[in-house]
Amino acid sequence: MSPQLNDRASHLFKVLVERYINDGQPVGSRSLAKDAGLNLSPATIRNVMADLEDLGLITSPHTSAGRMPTVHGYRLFIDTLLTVKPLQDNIIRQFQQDLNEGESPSDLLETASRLLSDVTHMAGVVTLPKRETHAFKHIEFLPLSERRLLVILISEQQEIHNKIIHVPRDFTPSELQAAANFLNTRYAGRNIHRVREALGREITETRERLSQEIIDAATLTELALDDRKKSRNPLLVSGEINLMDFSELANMDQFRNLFETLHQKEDLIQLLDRCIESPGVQIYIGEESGHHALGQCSLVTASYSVKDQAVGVLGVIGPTRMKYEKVIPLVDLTAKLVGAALNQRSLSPN
Amino acid sequence: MSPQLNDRASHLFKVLVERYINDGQPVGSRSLAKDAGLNLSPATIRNVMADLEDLGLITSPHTSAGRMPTVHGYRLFIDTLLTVKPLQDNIIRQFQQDLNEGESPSDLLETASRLLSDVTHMAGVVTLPKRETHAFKHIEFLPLSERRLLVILISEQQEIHNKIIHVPRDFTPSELQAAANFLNTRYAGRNIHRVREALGREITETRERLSQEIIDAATLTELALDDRKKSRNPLLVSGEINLMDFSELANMDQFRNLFETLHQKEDLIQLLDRCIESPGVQIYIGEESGHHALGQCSLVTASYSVKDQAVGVLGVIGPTRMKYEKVIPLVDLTAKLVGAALNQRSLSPN
DNA sequence: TTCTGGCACTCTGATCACCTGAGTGCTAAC
DNA sequence: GTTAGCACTCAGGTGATCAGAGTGCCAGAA
Repeated sequence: MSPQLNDRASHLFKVLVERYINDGQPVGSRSLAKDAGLNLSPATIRNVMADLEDLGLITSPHTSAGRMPTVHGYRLFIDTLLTVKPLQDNIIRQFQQDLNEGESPSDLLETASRLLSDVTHMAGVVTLPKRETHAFKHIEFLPLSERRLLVILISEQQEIHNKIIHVPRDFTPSELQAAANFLNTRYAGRNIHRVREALGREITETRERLSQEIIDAATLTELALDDRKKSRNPLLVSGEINLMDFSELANMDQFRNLFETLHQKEDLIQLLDRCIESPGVQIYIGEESGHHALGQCSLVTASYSVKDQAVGVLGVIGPTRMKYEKVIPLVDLTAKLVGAALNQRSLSPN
Repeated sequence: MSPQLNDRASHLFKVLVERYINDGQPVGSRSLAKDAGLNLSPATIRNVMADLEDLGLITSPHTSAGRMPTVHGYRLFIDTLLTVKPLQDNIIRQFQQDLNEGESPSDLLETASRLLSDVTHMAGVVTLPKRETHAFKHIEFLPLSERRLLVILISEQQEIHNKIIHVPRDFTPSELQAAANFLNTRYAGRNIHRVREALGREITETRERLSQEIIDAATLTELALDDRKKSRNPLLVSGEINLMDFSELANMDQFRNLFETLHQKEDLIQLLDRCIESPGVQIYIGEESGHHALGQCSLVTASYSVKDQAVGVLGVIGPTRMKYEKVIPLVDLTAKLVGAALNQRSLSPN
């Protein structure tokens, strides 16, 4: 797949991409000759550039402009040439500190999104864990009025979900207490969707000798955990406005498209969900994401894990010519810190 | 204050403003002559326009352009000339329907903001009621771990607040139950900040013969209702991106400023809070709001009330040349429907 | 064989002159 | 009081021109 380049071509290509990323202008042979430090004349550089263009790594917007990387070029650059920069200490410290405060996981994830966008001056994105992946810790039923109950569901990560459900008959406080006790003692620690499964199984298996407790618990749980209504705002986007600063996105139509893509969240969530399985940092360059509006953008993501299971994805969206060598370790760090913070919550809830 | 205009001048002024609002172009004497239906020549119109300019009602961006209203002009137009259009039935029906669904008040208010921005193609803004203005209905304390409690606070409007508090000593379940019972039976229906006041008074007045119950309740309440931490996101903005469609805001810098003003919420909240006391629809035109970034914008607001007390403000932000005759009744309707929906919730919680 | 200087060529973007269309103010006549 | 006419102004579009930055290619040097 990746074309053979000799050392010189490869070095020139690297310098070209770095330069383009830096100032967003197509790079000409003369300035590349100066930058490369190889003591070659522009004419020689031009020959090499022509080769690189033939290989599909660079292109020029018009005859008399310099060259800029293509998507393939970026891909090669990132996969084989990039030298990742270690993060600055103060940034690491800031992230460690900010991602260790706050009560609820959603606050934490919001902070993560904000940090990513602030530090990179691009847009930060974070998907919330799906509710089913939460580990069940505690449930409580609170009667509100006739046939209306407030369900309070606490996950191991201390996330609190409220839901009002309509029940088919009145339950007495002690019935509710019994059902809650049953669920709390029996199913604490399991995944929420496992709880539903297990309850269902229990009912079909032991149909004859069911205690009222179990039946109540099952009825209520079914209503409480029913997730047909979308969990609210499963994607956090921040810093969209930062993207206006990049000249390649700085026309109204383009920015508007981008903004709408970021806010009409379904597509984006689908895209991010694809990243959840792969470990480490993943990068989509331009069209690779399959979204027209992201044509000029790249997406750098990493998944974060609770108890070694990836539950969500976070990352950064910015122009293709972003400083990958800085963004990649940053996204990586953030994912790890978010995972650690969530884990810590569920282990020592202090 | 308002300058004396004869009928003809007044009529011409009205037509001019309407035309300008419609197509955003300065209006010249020739087209105004045609539109006005007065059988006057452009030259005559020009004389009148010169008078209107002397009065500070209209201005022209340069010599050879037509005239457009000044802020004073808009003010006069809105206050004395505007003929409000009745709302279309289908819109009324849609609003009635959409503002009658959903469980929590915040959902309701989010819907309101979305409806306003969708229908007007401008930005919708809604302030959430301050927590202190909520009427207290029910409180529950749930032990999470040593010295950490989950407080669940339900308001009469069925809004549910969660808060995790750290308590100075361990409370037994029955102590918590007792404290909750005490608060629930004694203070249901009162404003949340009244509850704090009342508890404080009770303690100082009857210091000697305090039951443990009251002391516990006071301690817990103080922690639970302490509102130093900002209530999260007290302003809902939607449809900001719609504002890109208006030519007068369609340059990057201007839009960016505007966007940042809308999202850096403090200033805006302050502005909106000023509207809460006045009844009916209020309008800020351009600089009247005191915000530079809103120079080209108007703000149309109305407050919504629960039990005849205004608790929040909602409205629309758009370019000064918006169709006030449609926006005003729309904002009015929305405020009334939101108020009604909130009231209904607290009266018949079904 | 590889590199380089030179040269003709291309394309963008800025600048300038020019023109048109829209609109104004003023004045003199109705 | 109203109108027609006229000179004037200004913004915005068009076309010409030019400089600058690049390129590709070729012939000669290393």
